[in-house]
Amino acid sequence: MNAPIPDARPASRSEADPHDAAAAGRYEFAAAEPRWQHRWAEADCFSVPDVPPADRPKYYVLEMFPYPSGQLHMGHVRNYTLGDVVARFKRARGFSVLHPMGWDAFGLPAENAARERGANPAEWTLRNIEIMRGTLQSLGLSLNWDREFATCLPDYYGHQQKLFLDFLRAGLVERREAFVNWDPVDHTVLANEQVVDGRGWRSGALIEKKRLSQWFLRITDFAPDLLDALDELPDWPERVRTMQAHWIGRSEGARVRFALDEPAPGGIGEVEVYTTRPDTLFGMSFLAIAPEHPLAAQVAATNPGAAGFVAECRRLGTSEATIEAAEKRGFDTGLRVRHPFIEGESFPVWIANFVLMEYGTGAIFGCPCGDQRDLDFARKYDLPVPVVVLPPGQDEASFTIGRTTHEGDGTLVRSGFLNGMSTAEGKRAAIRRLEEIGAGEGVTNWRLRDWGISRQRYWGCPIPVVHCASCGIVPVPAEQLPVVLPSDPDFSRPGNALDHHPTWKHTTCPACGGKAERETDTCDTFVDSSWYFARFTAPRAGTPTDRAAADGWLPVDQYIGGIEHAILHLLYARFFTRALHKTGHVGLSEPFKRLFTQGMVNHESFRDPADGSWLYPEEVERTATGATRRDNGAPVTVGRVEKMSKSKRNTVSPEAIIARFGADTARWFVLSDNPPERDMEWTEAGVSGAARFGQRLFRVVRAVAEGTVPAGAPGTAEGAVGELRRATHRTIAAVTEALEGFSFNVAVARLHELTSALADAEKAGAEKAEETPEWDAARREAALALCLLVSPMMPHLAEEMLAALEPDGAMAVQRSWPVADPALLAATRVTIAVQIMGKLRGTIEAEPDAEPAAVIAAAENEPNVARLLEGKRVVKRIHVPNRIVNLVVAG
RNA sequence: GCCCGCCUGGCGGAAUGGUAGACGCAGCGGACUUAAAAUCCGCAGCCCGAUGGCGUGCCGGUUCGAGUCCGGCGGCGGGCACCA
Repeated sequence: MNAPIPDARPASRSEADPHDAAAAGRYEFAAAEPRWQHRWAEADCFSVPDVPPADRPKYYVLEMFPYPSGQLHMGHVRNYTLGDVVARFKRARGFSVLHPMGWDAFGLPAENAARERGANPAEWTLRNIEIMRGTLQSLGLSLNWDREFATCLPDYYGHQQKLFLDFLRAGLVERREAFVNWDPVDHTVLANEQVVDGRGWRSGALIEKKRLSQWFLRITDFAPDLLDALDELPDWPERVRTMQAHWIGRSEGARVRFALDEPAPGGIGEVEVYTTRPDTLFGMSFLAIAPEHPLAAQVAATNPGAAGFVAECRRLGTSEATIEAAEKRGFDTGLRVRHPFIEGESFPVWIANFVLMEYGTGAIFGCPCGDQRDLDFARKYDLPVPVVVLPPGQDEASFTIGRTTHEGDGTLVRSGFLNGMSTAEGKRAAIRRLEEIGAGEGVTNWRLRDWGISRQRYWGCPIPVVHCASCGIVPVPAEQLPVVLPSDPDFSRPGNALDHHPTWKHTTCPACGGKAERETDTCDTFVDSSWYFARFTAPRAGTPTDRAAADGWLPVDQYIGGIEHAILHLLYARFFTRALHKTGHVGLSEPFKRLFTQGMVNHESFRDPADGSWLYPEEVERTATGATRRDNGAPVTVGRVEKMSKSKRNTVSPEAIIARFGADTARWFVLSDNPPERDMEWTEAGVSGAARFGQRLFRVVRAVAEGTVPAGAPGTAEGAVGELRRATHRTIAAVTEALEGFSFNVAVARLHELTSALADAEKAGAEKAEETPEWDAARREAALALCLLVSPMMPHLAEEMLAALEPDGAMAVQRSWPVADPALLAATRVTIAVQIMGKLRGTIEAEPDAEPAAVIAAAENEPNVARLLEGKRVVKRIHVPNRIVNLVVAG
């Protein structure tokens, strides 16, 4: 989940604004924010029952729960503010809103802290949770805190073990071998991020791929459904659905068997490849197998050169990015295969580092004409490059291939019985022939692989099985759950602390009662986050889910989190929900109805040019031309704006910002800066601007509150009163629309406008002494609308203003969202742009929806337009009502 | 390497294919103040003498009209299965 920014820098001391005390009549956030948080808690405003009430529609808002790194960062502030605006908005719109919070509490950082500082992972994690809960609460989030849980406690992971057993029984779990990154010095399995330039991050040893028996969840069983159901998620970002579709990667192709000229050592007689381009079989140049392919192992057993190459490939580790970015290299095994279509010809068998064992059959036929990677490989090793696909418009006699190939469709040439066919025809014909001669068949292939969940680590959910010498693998009976982690792990030596524990793994076999050992692998933490949204609906239930609660609240109506989770977490959660459905734990398959992915929070970075060290923002003074060090005035290099991180020292602590400016200011700034799906830049100026607006809004509303009490409801729509009222109602409509559409920055802009309009009205009223009841009522209407419209974004300030405006009224959190009066939304005049040949030449004023003929006539009579039309003939008149007239002229 | 995005004034950004730059930040000018802070008012894309020209990363296309749609290129970012 939300990745920690592992920054241990202490929050800078709270800096109270020195002007606060001096200037009377300012909004005092430091007193107001805790007061309102207390009032909300007292009134229990954010609790909902496990089964949603029938009297109103339900709405489940969820933000991706945080990893408790110990410090909240600005990315969290942004994420949880976005969710809180939605939660408060929907509540005001009459929904029963479930908005829970918890902790994604298992993971590597706790083990790292244990190794580096001798911390106990559980104690370290629970302490971090205490700290982060406090910061979250100071943000004034409308969370149902009664539902809080941490995945690292048996209350949660015990139920997860039950799910594992149910999945096992349902055939959704299996055990098989897979590769891990192995540190041969520390004797430890490493995560990809712990492998730096092919070496273990602690030992510095060259890592190797190592084969281990591991647990897998059969996500591939659901591949077709996971792909097809993407079409039923219209409220997910298009790009996330596209990324998932590519990840699942359905492809139509063929399996082709190539017989070896003479049997290889070990008796292997043929190699099976998968290809999506059977049409290009006549363009074959070589056959390539993955370094982990069984045939490669056989060759390596007798061929030292092959063994060396395979060993080298092992050092690339398991990361696909590393493997694919590496220079393409190969080793010629000396073996040759016969071609199913070409009598008497044979092709060399290479071991190649870019062939992935996990995809297809772990072997390919190399066709440089149809695949750029194959071409690169052929050029490097001087292998033939037969041309068999002629791109459209090319001539067979003259067409040649240089450094880049045409991977698209074309006409097949030099391809025997496929000659003259299109790519699509050729694929069908080639597959038909392969099937006739028994050399292969058409197949559907998936890129998606089963989900390996085994982790050789202590700090995770224990996998509830026992290994018995006589009975084999035996599931722990449900009544013996939870299998609880020992509280006293020893991290003084590398490796899996759970496996090293002196007593924990020794147990008796549930089947035969003999001596047995517990499984010491724990679950991938993605498992924990794959069903937490369901657990939130009934967090204290004695079973993993409570069907009435889960079926009542799910799906999550709005899920919000970082784009970095677009594939893995979201796909695993979709799969897990299907598995929960199959095992009867929930009644649906798609967990998240609507998804929003937010951008990152960035900040400028500073370095000292003297020694290149990074500097914290507090150490730097901005000047007109650049920046200097606060302590000695030396110049500072202003670096790029980039993702906040400990190493760049460009983090900003939410605690410090909240202490200095208040939660509402922090919230307002992260909402107002830019559209939430984009990366934002945290700036001091932006924060102080947000703080200034809060004070201005408070002044403007308080001025209304201190005015005379209105005699009645605002009835007029005339004159200045009408203008203000139209501004109010247009703002209500615009802000409502903006919040529905996640355009929070636009909502902010509209609220700035209404605030200015009300401030102007105040001044105008004062100057003209226009204290009529209608005028006063219109101002109150605007002020009330401002209170309610800002309340999802600056909830504390909204309460404070509303209490001033209506001392005996209900709290903002208890009120309904304002509704715009349609009669006050219509414009009284419209400005219509007049273009000639698409270029703006003037504007005219008109009644809304005026007669087209009259509008066009007025447009042609506009002085500048008329001048430019002189001597020209208007041949076409385009009129877009209330917007534009475009005149097309001839001559 | 592969997949997916993003690119608009000094800056963040706004804009159902219909007046590009709303709103804010920074800036400049003014008011208030002994002064400062705070606050309030005003100016402001670029070029130009102009009622003109140019302008939404770059090149091309579709359209009466393109920031918006299509094709190509460049730069930046996310993901790549054991970071979360």
